[in-house]
Amino acid sequence: MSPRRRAAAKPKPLQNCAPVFAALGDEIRLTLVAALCMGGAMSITQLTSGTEISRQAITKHLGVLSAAGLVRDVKVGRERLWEFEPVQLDEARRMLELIGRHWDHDLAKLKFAMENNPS
Amino acid sequence: MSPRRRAAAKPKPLQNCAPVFAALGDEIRLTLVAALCMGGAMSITQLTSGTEISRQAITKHLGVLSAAGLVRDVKVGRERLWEFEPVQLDEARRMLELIGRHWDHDLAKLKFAMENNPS
DNA sequence: CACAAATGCAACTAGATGGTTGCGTATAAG
DNA sequence: CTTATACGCAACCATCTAGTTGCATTTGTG
Repeated sequence: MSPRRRAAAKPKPLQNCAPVFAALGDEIRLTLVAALCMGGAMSITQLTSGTEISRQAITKHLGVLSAAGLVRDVKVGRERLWEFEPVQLDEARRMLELIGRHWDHDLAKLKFAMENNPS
Repeated sequence: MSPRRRAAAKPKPLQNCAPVFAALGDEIRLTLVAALCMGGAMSITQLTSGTEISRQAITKHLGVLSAAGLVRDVKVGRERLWEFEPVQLDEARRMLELIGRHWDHDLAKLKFAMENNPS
């Protein structure tokens, strides 16, 4: 099968990364992602220590990040280690680059139109 | 004055761009930003046409984007034109690049440690 | 002036979100 | 075995969010 060779299921990449932005749109979750990036895999209690909120709240935030595909977890003994998963964040970064690039292009078009049609 | 020459007021850039991500974390708002980037300045009714929701809902979404510094508005006659404001989005993109870069660095360290200390 | 178009403002509702507390369960350690 | 640690699950609550409807206000047009 496989009637189309590529880009068969990506008509609107905006839909894909809106949940990723929503997951990043919280200061605590952004701090968690940054901590996992720089500190490697960490357990829930490690991530909770240093914050002002409870362990269960951190667990919920990790669940949101996991649902967005930004983190993964592995069970090690009685602990549950969480680690960063860069794929979705890369996708989101590319989306922002794409938007910025389109804006530059439109600005160039606008400048050209104004210079060649000043009336 | 100015005891440090640079980076005096940016101890935690995470706090700055979390609201930007929150504003981008909605499919409709992401579509609005993309439309304003590629279509230039547009009025509320222009942005409303083609969607399934009401004009007031679009107005609220534009208010959220404006509060995050992602769009600006100018009054022209009886219309209110909205245009893209790239500063905050660039900041958010740089934040994602920073996080990804730190992750790469950590992964490199991990790889180095595993190769040189396999036990 | 009369009218239509574009927008603003306020009240209201259903559902999502972020947080808590309490208790139960699995696993490592003494 | 007993205990402490790390975590899961569920109920509960306050607030925010996204959307609606209804009506008032500004502005261009005939």
